[in-house]
Amino acid sequence: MTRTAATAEPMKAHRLYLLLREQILSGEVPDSAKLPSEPQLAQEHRVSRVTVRRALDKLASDGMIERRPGSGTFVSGGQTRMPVVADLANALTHLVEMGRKTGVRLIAFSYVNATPTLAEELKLEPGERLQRSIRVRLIDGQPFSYLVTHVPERIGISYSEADLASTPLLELLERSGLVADKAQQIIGATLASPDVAAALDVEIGAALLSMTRVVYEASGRGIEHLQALYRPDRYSFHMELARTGDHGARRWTAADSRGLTEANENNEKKNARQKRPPLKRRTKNETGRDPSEP
Amino acid sequence: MTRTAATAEPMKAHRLYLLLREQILSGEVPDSAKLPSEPQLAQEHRVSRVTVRRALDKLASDGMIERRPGSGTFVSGGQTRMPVVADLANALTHLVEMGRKTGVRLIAFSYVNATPTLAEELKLEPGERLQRSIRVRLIDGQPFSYLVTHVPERIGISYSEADLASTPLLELLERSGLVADKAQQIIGATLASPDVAAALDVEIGAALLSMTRVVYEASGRGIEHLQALYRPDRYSFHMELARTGDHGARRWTAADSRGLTEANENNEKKNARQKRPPLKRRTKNETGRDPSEP
DNA sequence: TTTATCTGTCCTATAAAAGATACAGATTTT
DNA sequence: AAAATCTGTATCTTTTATAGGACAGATAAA
Repeated sequence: MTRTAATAEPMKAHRLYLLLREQILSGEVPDSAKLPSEPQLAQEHRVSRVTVRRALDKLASDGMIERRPGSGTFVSGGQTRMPVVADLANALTHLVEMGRKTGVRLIAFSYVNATPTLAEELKLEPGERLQRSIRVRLIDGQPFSYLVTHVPERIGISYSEADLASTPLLELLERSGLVADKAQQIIGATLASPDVAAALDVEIGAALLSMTRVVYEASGRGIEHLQALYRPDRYSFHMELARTGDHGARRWTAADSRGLTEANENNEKKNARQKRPPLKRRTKNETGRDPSEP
Repeated sequence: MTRTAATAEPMKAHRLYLLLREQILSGEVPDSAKLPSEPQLAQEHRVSRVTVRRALDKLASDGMIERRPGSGTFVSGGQTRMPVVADLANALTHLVEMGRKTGVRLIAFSYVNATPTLAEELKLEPGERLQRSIRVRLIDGQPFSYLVTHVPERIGISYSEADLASTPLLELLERSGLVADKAQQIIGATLASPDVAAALDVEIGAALLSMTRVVYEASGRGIEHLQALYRPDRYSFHMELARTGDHGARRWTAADSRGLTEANENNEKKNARQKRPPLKRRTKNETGRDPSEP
């Protein structure tokens, strides 16, 4: 009786929306192609036409499809996907070379005790103090990655909170005399949690690229643990492989990986066209407690 | 009046489930740790206890948590995440070396006309005939990847449909005298569509790792276009990076990438324990037409 | 023992998502 | 011109996720 609802979003409709959106952006459904008819979609996805309709409504309001009564639904042109970044190992290294404006927003900064997992991965004593920071990287003003980093306290104190907002962490670490020697990366995928979704300006439940990287110095001790989440529409890993060895062993090596997917200029326009309000900004307020609540 | 419902899944409950699941698998919540109490979780996430309960129910049926009345809810041991595969370039190459049983299930096989996007990526004439095959790879009987490959027809005829179900495509291509020279990979993330979800035995809307690979022969013509979708809980990309160059240039190269995340033997047990029915098997029936339908 | 804090059940109420259906208006096809 | 096939709309019903309680039994702490 006290409080009523919060948000509550459609479910099947929303999923279908995300799905179709993916197919369009990924080029799976070619530009200007005709989508299956509403009844057809309804049947294929085993939902009612009403639901299909809701999904299409959303797509239409994003400007991604065009609906012609009596004729059908068509993909609007210029949805070429994968607009932005790429690279394998050095991540953003050459972004700057390309003259794109990147930025960092520091979201959280604190000291915590290492969880068992963290300690193990960093090869530290469990319970050791770590400096934790959460940052969001922007490209041309648009967020594309959400970074949670853990650095041993003794190392972390060598730079200030402000430094973090301006300088890449690895550079900060090197300034303090540490030498990164090797690193390990694991790439996977996850769904966007509410916090991350808000920070990256995507919907909850969207697919995100995830990367976990642990950097070690020559002694073998871990000096940085990074958990990164990327918007796949703005960032993806890109690599060129060249064949090495003889025929028997099908073996490839990563060739130069600086091939960037060139930016799609249509994107600015597209993003402008699309209304993106329905996300409650809750970036910093991690508990999510609504002050207006009793 | 004909047909009634399909499935309809909770929303907040499901989200919470995914969230907690993530936290557990990622080690954010340590093994055997006590979760916050149900009322606490309810308050933190601003949902009712009923909802929390549903999420926990699901976790419990996955065998991930243990509930002790009067005491609390605890994380079951051995949830070390990222159980299965890994590697950067050669993907499955050393799986066999490790003695794990892999299998392939051929789901579809046909000839189609190249879509504009496909033609462009393969550097072919638009509209050229392509052989399309959809396969699902299994490891120890469990599906972990969904592969859609397109090969120019003239090349595709050199092997049979049956070959596909037993031999890696690249090997088939090489047998027919082609030499793969370079390849390009893009790694991203997507949501599972109904088809893929069914084939990979995940829920619709789950996060998947996606990889697009185009293989070219020395002449520059594309000989294989692969669109792969991976279950992130069973497969992830793994790479070791070593520092090269001098201090100024923070540059890394992919070192030997054969480091596999060793398999977690608990997994068999876990998967066995978990009931996995709620997915309508529709693997081959691509249209989704239900035969029981009028 | 008493008290506080858990989980396990059961119930009711409400809001809203999803389904089912019918029909009008636009196109395209035959 | 007629038929088939679209999208656009509107109404009505069913289903169900969620909220908000109340209460019993188990467990741990005081």
